[in-house]
Amino acid sequence: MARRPSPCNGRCCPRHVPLTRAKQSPEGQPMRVSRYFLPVLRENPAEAQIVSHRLMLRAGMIKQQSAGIYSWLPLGLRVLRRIEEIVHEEQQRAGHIPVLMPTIQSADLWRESGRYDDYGEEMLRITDRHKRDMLFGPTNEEMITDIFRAHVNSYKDLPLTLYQIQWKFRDEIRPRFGVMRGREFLMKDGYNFDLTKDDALHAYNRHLVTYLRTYERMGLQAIPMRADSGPIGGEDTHEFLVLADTGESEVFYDSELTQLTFGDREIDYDDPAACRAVLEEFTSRYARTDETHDPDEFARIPEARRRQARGIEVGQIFYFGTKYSEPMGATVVGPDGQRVPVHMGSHGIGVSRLLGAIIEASHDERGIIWPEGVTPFHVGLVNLKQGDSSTDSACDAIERELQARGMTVLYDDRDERAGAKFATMDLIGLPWRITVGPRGLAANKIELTSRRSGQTVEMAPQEAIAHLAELYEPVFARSFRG
RNA sequence: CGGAGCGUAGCGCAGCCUGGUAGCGCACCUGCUUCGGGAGCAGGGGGUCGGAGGUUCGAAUCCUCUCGCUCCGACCA
Repeated sequence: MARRPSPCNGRCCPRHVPLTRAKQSPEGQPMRVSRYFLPVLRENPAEAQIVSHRLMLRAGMIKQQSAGIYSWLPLGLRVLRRIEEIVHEEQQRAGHIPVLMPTIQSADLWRESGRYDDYGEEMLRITDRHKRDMLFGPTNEEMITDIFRAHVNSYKDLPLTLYQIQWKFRDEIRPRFGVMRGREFLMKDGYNFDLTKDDALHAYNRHLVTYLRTYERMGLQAIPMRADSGPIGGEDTHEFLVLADTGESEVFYDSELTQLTFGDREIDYDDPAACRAVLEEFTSRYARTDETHDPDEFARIPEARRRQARGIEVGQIFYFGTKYSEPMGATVVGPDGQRVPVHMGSHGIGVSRLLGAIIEASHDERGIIWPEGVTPFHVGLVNLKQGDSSTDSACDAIERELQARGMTVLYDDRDERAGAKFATMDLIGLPWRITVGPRGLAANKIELTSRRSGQTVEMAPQEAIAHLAELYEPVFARSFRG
């Protein structure tokens, strides 16, 4: 994480030591509710119809600025960043390389691919002061192809997969459901460039594996389903659907699929057979959205395993061959000296939408329940008697020790009643809460409460800290932060 | 884009039909009491009634236009 440079570069004066001393990421800094910006709402905003939208507004995560356009408030931003982090890690683990392309693109690129006219009203078109046609990118196939053709000429530079996490704009006719169907949304979009169709299909399969890992780390079960290619075009495509009653897509699947998990198994991303095996494992059973549903084939599944449900689309992978490389001249010279268009695919994860999807999949009547992998803070700390010297100093010490073990803590140090603090913690959904009161503390006991189960266990502070450290160990182990 | 509806204090709403000093709850501020699941009492601050035009002695209220937002449908990460 970038460290803010002090004006003197930390060399001249001791006062700057505390700044440069921050070895941990900014997330590791003490965060106290009294000093934070957490504008929670007690009542449901009228405009929010579905639970994730309501909870995001109530928990002070987002503020709507316009139809389908949101500001991200601190708590929401933290989760968004966590999700981005996981996406980055899983992409890079597979050897995919991050780039960042602009949100505003020139119309000329899109004229080359023919999509400037094809894309329609959903593309936000802008004219600059010189009357040049520009657009706010709804996706980036053209631009990445332009980058590729400018710099890559030989098959020896392949395979190559570039990706970014960047804001997109699609001028939806009817934005709704908060961040689930916004007009401006954060998306990871990746593009693979390969010499042959086989190589490109390996990239496709490899992405499927990275996506399975990515969603699982976020506490989601996302089922790959055969899908329609839509305006991206292409021959092969799967969508990843999270099952939720509020999903926009109707889905049909074999219930055996929900038993599958990728887990922590090791995989060699450069091994086509290994990736192919995962694809087969996860896509051989029937799973379709309404777009591609085939009732006859569905009927062949034993009746007890047939499921019809609703799902939220959280990602999609495409293989589209030379659809863009050909018209745009993205070619490489092959081993035989011939110049050939590269085989491409693109792969998207709806990063901002995932917040909605996770909440839809994980909440109760009191609020959000964050999976450990994406929680904005690892632990919530509630001081039941603010101002009492014993509880205050116990909380300070617990906060410090949790942080020393790499956990982020949101310490509710407000001078509020217990009920208000509990209600806030439940609403914002931190998976674990430590409660410190004078009564328990007299016996060297604090409480550790699971947001998900609601179960509370009394124990010594040290015990709770060790327990939490152990609990988060696998979460940390999956990330690069080490 | 077709259909339905809503814009009144930061949030949730009443008032509009039948025109006459802009209200309630939460939140916020002060004080006292309270203190393990969104406390009580007392006091206080805050509103261009989305905007423009019109009717009228007088408009949050009636009329016209306009902007914004939400919901249902057809499209999509």
